Amino acid sequence: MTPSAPVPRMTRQRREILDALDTRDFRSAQAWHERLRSEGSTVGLATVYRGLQSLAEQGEVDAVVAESGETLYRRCEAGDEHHHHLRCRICGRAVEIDVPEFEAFAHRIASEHDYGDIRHTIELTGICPQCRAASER
Amino acid sequence: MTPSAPVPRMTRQRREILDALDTRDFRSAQAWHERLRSEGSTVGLATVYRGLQSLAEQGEVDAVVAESGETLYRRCEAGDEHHHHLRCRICGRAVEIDVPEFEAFAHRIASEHDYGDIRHTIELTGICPQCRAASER
DNA sequence: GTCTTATTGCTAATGATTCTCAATTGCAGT
DNA sequence: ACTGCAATTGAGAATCATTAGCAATAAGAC
Ligand SMILES: [Mn+2]
Ligand SMILES: [Mn+2]
Ligand SMILES: [Zn+2]
Ligand SMILES: [Zn+2]
Repeated sequence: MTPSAPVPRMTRQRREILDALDTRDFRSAQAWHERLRSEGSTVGLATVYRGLQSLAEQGEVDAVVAESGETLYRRCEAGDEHHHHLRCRICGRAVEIDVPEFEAFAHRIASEHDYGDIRHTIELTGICPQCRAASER
Repeated sequence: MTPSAPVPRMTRQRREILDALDTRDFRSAQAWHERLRSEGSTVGLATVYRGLQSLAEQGEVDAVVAESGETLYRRCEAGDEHHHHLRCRICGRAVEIDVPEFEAFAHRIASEHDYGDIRHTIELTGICPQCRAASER
């Protein structure tokens, strides 16, 4: 069995990170760090990375890998239900969506090709109305 | 208008890269580079990166961003038709799949939320039968 | 063949994320 | 409240994939 990770302690930094994660936007660890700093926090960058990662493991935050390869995080609004996102490529604003039909489809395709331990990624990206308006002058 | 990219020249390196791309496997630029070197080619790493990228733009090769963030490439077996993949997380072997219902769904969801310039990513990953057998002793 | 300019291959940047490690601090137990 | 100790933190160094810079080559048009 896995050496069971230790119970996370509630530190000032962890609380600050949690508090910062209040918007609907997906942002990079560095962006969250800057936001925290600009609001007076003295939390370190490495700590933000660690915090976001552990929160993601707990399901408290969602993490997606952008096309650039960098990981973006935001607080998860859904509970434990499996879901996906429609995210703005410019500002990160996202809404959660679910694709019920897909889950079944994925497993069917997988077993047809005899692939096991299936996992899937579905991400819709676009430009949100605000950003669209902004770019049109 | 775009300064229209120059017509790609058929160099020895480009031909070698194309020739190497014969398997069904997705591999990183570095992996393709190693393979080329091990087969006697003297092509440089940067050239492999450049070649794969330009081939991807032409639609000759598919590129996917793995969860690790690194980009994987393989020659595209489909024509121009839009498609997705079921890929082995261990060896990269992949089959092309299409998800017809999804394209429509994506646009419906997008317009419901008033997002424009929609783009989507769907990747199924799993462990292929060979790799599964290998890991079970 | 000559000429123009894309391409190549080093090597040195970048940039995001991770690692190291000494200093700090939750917090369980008393 | 006081101790003990493992978990956590923060700065900076280290990784690692990918790019950029640039002088040397080499397609391909004429
Ligand atoms: Mn979510
Ligand atoms: Mn393909
Ligand atoms: Zn936006
Ligand atoms: Zn495999």
